[in-house]
Amino acid sequence: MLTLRTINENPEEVIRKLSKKHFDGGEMICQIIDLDNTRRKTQTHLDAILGEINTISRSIGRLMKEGNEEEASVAREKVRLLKETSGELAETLKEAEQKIEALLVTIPNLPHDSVPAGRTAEDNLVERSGGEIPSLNDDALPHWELAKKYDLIDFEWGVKITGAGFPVYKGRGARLQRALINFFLDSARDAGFMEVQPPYLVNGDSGFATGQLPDKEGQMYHVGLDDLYLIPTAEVPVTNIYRDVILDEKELPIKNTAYSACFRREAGSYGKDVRGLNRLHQFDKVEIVCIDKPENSYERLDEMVQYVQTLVERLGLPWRILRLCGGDMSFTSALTFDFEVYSTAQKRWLEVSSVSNFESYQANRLKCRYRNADRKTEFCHTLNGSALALPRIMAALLENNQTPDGIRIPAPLVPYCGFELID
RNA sequence: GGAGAGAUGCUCGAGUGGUUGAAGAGGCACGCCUGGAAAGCGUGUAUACGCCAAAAGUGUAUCGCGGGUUCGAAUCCCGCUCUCUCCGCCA
Repeated sequence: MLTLRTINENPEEVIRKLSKKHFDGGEMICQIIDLDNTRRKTQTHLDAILGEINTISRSIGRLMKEGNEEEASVAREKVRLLKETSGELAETLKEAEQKIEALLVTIPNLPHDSVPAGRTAEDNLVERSGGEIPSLNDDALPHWELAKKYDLIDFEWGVKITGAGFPVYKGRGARLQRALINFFLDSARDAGFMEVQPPYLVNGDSGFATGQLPDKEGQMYHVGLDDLYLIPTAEVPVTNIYRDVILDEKELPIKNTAYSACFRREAGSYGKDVRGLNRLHQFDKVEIVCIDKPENSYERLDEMVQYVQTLVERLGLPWRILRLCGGDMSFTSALTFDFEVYSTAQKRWLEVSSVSNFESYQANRLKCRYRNADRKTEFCHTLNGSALALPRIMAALLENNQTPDGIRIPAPLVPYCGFELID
C-alpha cells in the first residue's frame, strides 16, 4: 500500500497518477489526509497524558516507600481522571488508524511515469519482439488435439479425479513438464538466482502482505479447517520470507527463484480461452523474485526482463514483450512487462510471463526494510516475474514445433527430457 | 492426538509489581593503542509513531500475540499462537 508520507507530500500528484490506472482517488486521498491530521493531533494529546500518568505513577511509588499514604491517594485520584481522558483518546486514535488502513488497502499502486495511458489490453505497447512464426500446414492441430494424438496429457482423468482445469500429464508429456521445470530452474541459477522450495499453503498474513488479500480472496483456494490458502503463485511464499525483516544493505540485491505448483480458482473464466492448457486451476511455474534498494529497482527490472527474454529465445518461440498500460496493470504494480508467445495453431498470442516492479507498495505491507548507508531504515523495492509459467509454453511448443514426423523438442531441452522428437 | 516445559534486544542470558528499553556476556561498528594484526582499553549498538523547519533533542508504545487486574506489569490473571521434550501415530 502507499505510504502516508507519499500521500501527504504530494496529494495532487498521487491523484493524477492514480487516474492513469483509471482510479478516481480524489475523495479518498482527502479523507486520508483529514484522518491523518486527526491521528497526529490525537496522538500528541494522548502521549502527553500518558506521560503525565507515568510521571505520577512513579511518584506514587516513591510516596508509598516514604509512607506518605495521604499524598499517594491524592495522586491516585488524579491518575484516575487522566485515565478517563486517555481512554477516549486511545479509542479515537485507534479508530483513525483503522480507517486510514482500510482506505489505504483499497488504493492501487501508482504507475511509473513510463506506463502508457490506456484502458484495456488493446492499449498495451509492444516493446520489442523476436523469433519467427512458423508456417504450418492447414491441418495443423491445436495443442489439445496434439496432446491426445501423442498421448501426452489426459484432461478426462483430471476431470474424474478433481474437476476441469486439473490436467494429468503422462508419459513424454510428464517428462517434458519435468524437463521444462529443471531447465528453468537451472537457467535461473546460472543467472544468479538462489533456488528455494517454499510451502504451497500460506496463512492470511502472507496473503495480505503480497496483496492477494483482501481484494482477491475469491481467487485463492482456502483450506477452511486450518484457515490456510493454496498459493496462486510462488511469489507469495517467497516474498513473504522477507516479511517483518530489516535487511542489511550488503544482503541486497536478493535474487530468489522457486518452482511451485500454482492454484487459482479462476472464478468467472469461461469460453474458448480456457480450452486445453490455456487456463488451468492448477499449473506449474518457476518464479523469480528480487528485492533491492529503491535506486536500483528499475535496473533490476530490466535485468529480469532481459533474463526472461533469453528463455523464450532459447526455446525458439516467437515472442513479444508488452509494456502494460495503466488500465491493464495489476493493482499492486508500478510497471509491468508481459511476455507473450505466439500459438500458431490457435493463431493468438499467449501470456507466459509477467514481470513487475512493485516499488515500495508490497514492501510497505510486508514491512520489508533495509538499513541504508546512514543506518536509517527504508522500504525496499520488490519485484517478481514468471520465468516461466509452463502450460502455455507447453502449448506453444507443441503447436509451433509440430511436423509431419512428430513434435520437435528444442535443442536446449533435449538433455533434460532425453528425447528429440515426440512421435 | 496425549503429557510436560518454554517464548525477553543481533545472539546467549538475568530479571516475579515501582526511573527496566530492559543487568551481564558475546557479536558487530567506531576510536585509542600497534610497523601491521591480535590482545587490551574506551564509546556506541532495537523498531514504530508523535512533537520540532531540520538536526540535536524529546514524548509515547513495544520483553510471542490479544485482552484483563493495578496509581504502576517483562513480572499477576485469562485466551490464542508458536517452539522444545517425552509418548502415540505416520510419508
